[in-house]
Amino acid sequence: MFRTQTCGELRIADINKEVTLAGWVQTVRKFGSITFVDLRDRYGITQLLFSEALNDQLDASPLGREFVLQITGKVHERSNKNKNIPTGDIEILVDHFSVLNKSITPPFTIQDDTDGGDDLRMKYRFLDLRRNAVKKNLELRYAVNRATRDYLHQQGFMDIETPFLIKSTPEGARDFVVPSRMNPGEFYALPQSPQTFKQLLMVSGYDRYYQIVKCFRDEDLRADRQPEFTQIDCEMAFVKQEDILAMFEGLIKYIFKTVKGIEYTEPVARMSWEDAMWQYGNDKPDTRFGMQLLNMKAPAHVFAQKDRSAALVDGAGFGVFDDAETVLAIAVPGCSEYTRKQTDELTEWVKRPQIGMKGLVFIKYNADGSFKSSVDKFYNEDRLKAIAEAAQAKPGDLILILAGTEERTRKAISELRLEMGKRLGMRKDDEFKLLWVLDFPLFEYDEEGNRWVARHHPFTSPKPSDIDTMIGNNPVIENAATYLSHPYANIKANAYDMVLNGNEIGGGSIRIYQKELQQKMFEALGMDAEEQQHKFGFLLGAFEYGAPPHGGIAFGLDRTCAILGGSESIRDFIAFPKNNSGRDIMLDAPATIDNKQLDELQIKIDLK
RNA sequence: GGAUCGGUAGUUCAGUUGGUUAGAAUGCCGCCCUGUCACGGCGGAGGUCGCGGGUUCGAGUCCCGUCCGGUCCGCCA
Repeated sequence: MFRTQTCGELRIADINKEVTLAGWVQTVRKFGSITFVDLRDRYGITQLLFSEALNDQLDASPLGREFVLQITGKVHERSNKNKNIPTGDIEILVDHFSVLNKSITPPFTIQDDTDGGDDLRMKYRFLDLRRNAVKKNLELRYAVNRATRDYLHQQGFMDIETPFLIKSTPEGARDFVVPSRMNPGEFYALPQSPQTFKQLLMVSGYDRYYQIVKCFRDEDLRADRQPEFTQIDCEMAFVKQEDILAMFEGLIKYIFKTVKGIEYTEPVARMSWEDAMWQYGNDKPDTRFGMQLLNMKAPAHVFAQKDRSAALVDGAGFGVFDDAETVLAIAVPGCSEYTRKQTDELTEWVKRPQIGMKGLVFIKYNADGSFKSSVDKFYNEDRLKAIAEAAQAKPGDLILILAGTEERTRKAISELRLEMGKRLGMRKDDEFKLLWVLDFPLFEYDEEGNRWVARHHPFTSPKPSDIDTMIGNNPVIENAATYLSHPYANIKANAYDMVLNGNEIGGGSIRIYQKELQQKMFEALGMDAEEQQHKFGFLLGAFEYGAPPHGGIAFGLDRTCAILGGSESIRDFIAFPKNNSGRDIMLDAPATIDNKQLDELQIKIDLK
């Protein structure tokens, strides 16, 4: 054995024990004839004392940072204790040491507050992983992993692996493809998710399946997106939506309890997609804070059942509002004292290309009950007051109003709401608010192809009450301008998303399990019978052999961990992540391959 | 595909209106130090200012191109 204990476990009760430790040199602090060395391993840090007075053979001066050291010595009570670390009461009086391996000077400091930038830390990821801050994140991920397996095992779920080398289906995201040497000119695809396999497992009778599994999507990346990412993938047979919600509400609460020690006792709130869009302008609202939207104007077609307050702004001769398709407001608490500089800055913020608004209207509802706005010319105090009341503003609040086309304005006010919530400290890392978003539209309109696309995926079942509408109508859109009046525009999906603090952490649906309905769905998405057979013949075939009603859900493990860890970045929770261009800068992948490999695959490169 | 910000010492960054020998902190090396734990003190080394071209008497600084990285939009559940 290289060691008798780890660097994290010795305490005052171990005094006088002879121990052997092995680990990495964190720091060396020299004081003439005595030298302190902090020895680090995965479990902690233990201080070593090299004393030349006791043993003149002990010259610690050749030791440098990140040397791998093995030492033997006696546990000794410190005269000056360090309350900041668990082993701070003791140190090891070193009798003998040997350098197991040397290290060159690392390119950045291996400390909680490292001096290394992201790029460098990724290039030397094996060093970054030595840092406590990163290690804690991987430990959290492992805890989530274990809690998930515990819970699902207890609930009778069975972990079944599914293949990575599968067939490309151009629906949805772009596939990563893998050439087949034995089948020249043909390609496998890596799965975007095990969707069809888990449905086939339901047909096979494995009525509770799960897998913690890698998924691959060849799309452009963001800070919080990786080309390969991990899902907690689940499917159940003989269930309705309510059963799935209950089961996986249970999972997330179990994770909260075991990983974070948080008892999330109240039921997870629920909101329809329409309400989420209406009240928050967002299908994954952050419900840690209020600041809901006041809908003064909005087009009638999408939100048919909702009340508008157009009278508040119309007819005052203010062209920006009168001509706008949509006018939306939020009441920002306690900000009526904003200076001209601050409101100008907010105006610039909404005019950035990413937000793309032309301007921002504000109304200050002063603490004394008076009003001051950037549209005083058009609206008298009574009208401003009416707007403020409708927005549920209180004296001292600042009302911000955006106007423009529906989609852009709703998106912009949602971003503005999140930004103001962030600035006012209403989005705390250690507060967790879960939400089910339900009743999504089944279809979205694709302008480019003038056709329907599946909002979730093509296997999602419509609400039972909408099945007749779907079967009984021709999906073809005759007139692009009036697609919203097509019966398919209002079909709702039996789909659900779980939202945590404004992030979609999971989503799923009750699936189609009848061949005819699945064919109708494919037809609606523009696939003729031949194409259906070519791409999904196996699934349609399986549905002819007694497919049970079923449904499922998949959670994004990387992002769930990041949120639980209070971090913005999922990369911090992945041992070996890729950068924004999909590169592994440690391996320098992707890379070219040998001509011999290309020849075997019978592939010629023709770079444009 | 597009927008935008950045690239200067091992690292993180500063560098004014274009003007002498490009700075700081940290890390690294040497010497001193018996109680540190962000040790301290003294001294030292360390630079293709991403790359290529241009403007200029003179470019880290201005212009054009290019490469790399960050963030965002499109895209993607």
